[in-house]
Amino acid sequence: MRAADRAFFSRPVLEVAPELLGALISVGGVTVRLTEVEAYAGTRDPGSHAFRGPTPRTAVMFGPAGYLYVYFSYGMHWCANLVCGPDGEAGAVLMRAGEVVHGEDRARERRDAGRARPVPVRDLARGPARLTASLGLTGALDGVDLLRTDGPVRVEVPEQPARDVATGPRVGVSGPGGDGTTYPWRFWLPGEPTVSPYRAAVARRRATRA
DNA sequence: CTGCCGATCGCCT
DNA sequence: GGCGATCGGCAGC
Repeated sequence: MRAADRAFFSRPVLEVAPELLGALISVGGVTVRLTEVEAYAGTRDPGSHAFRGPTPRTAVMFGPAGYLYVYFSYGMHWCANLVCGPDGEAGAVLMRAGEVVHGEDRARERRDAGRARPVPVRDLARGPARLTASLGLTGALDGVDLLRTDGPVRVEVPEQPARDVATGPRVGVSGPGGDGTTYPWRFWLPGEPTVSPYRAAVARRRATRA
């Protein structure tokens, strides 16, 4: 693992997204290892929040890479993206799912709250809103710099990108490209039990590296 | 495992 | 007025 730097995030989002698989995201003593992400390519991508140009909500996406974009979903959940791409691209990678590898107790305080039974360990961060809940990410952290070593969010990426990466349609994206044939920009680690269950796509494997 | 449904709100038409 | 980059509970196989 190595600390991500600005250059890592500043490459085209479709290049960065699969390389974030296996990355470690740490917030407040909880660490999640990413197993599933989705790429959103900015103003040229009908599925992206940035498609219709900047709004107060999406302002962070239009800034430099290496910042956190957090948005409020369905009136009750938070979802978090890592802003990626060269200046002006408004690209972002949605963190869809991961494995809690550190701080399970603290993640459980938030995930088990109000529930009769503990959440199965693999479900702690299995889904974009579950992942933010486990990490304690909310709109309060929208726009934070991911590269400040004294900041609230730390990102470490693998020295070597994952060799085996599956791709498929993005989840919950409809309209042009919604069938995934035009924008098969969901990336996950095949065989990982923490990959999110909703509308699971048929896996199509591809080698990212020889 | 799958499918249906309600919760709840910001942004769109 | 409608629809999400969602989730949890419940029913049914």
